[in-house]
Amino acid sequence: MKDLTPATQKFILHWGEMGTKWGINRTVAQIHALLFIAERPLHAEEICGTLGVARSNVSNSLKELQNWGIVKVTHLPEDRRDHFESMKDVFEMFRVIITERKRREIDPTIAMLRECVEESARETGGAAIHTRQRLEQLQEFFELGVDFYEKVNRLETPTAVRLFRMGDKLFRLLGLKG
Amino acid sequence: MKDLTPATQKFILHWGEMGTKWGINRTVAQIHALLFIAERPLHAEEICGTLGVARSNVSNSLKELQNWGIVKVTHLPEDRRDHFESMKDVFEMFRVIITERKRREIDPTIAMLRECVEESARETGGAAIHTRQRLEQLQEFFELGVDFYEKVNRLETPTAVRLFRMGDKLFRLLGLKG
DNA sequence: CTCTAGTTTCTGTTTTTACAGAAATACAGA
DNA sequence: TCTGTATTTCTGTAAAAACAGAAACTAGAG
Repeated sequence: MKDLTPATQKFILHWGEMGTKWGINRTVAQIHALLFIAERPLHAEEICGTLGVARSNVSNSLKELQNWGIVKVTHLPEDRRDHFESMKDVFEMFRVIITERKRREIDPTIAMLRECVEESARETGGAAIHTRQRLEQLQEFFELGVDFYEKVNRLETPTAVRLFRMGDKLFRLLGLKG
Repeated sequence: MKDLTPATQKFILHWGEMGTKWGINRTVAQIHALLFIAERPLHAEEICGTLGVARSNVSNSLKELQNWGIVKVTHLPEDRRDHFESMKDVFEMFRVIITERKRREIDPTIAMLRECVEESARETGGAAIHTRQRLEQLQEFFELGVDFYEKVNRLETPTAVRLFRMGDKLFRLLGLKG
């Protein structure tokens, strides 16, 4: 890892590890960390050099990050090369990531649960009833999560932040002591 | 996969895939799915037979699930064998999972960010200042998340559910139209 | 103390994933 | 059209993870 301060290095390595624990490829996460920290858009060759990974690996990882929607290509005047830039607003960035994971993983899971519930409703016997109930509870939980997500997602960032910061007021609204 | 209805099979397979996308071993997730659906505690041998995986694999996966805190051992009268049972309350179960992921991954990340911020505060130059600011934003975001988690976590399940269900009232509280 | 059923740990194999380097492709400017 | 630069795709290899089966260990029952 060339030309990076110790703090930056530590951050990039940790972010890579975090990635793996959440099902994100280590290199993808490291490149994301680098672009997030970078003061200006970087081109692929710089990323190779800095992180010491192969050009092809960088290319594929950048494409992956673009699919996630958190990295964009830009072009600088006088330079033909693609330059890459990460979203910088942390809240917006996670909003995008969560939206994407919902689309890829949660929505299909809810669809699957719905199908399984239907299927087990057609099946006979006590076991099938029991199965259906369990699956329905799971479905209900995911749908609750999605509903909440959608509500929060409609808010402007500063409003959403206020919501998450809100302490006692929230609890009073719920008619409870915290 | 023996002795399972088509719906149950579909669920277990999907849950296994979901697992891998979130950094959970496929077999671990499948066993969890099976225990979640099961009407009664199962012993290791039954799990082997049903899912068709090796005894050792089941043993390790069960230990993993116990470490997560979502599967418990029970003993039946007249039977020396350990029997395993998943938590059944979905909301509680995810509460446990989230708590554990926070402990394992989020807390260390916040600690790392704190260290990096300190470190880059000691470093000199414009780049270090820029780095520190980015890391501080990230840290702030994670701390916001943790605060919110802790607040919600203090609530009884039904109250928390009410919070997530709450629609317009919430927005009015925030002084906004949804 | 010994036997037996149960469980965990260890070791080697298989499978999957990540990765580097080469080859192929695209593309702007001369 | 040709040429040099940038990018992507392809292919084989290396590393990591998952896994099965055997061996080792544990603990009741007799």
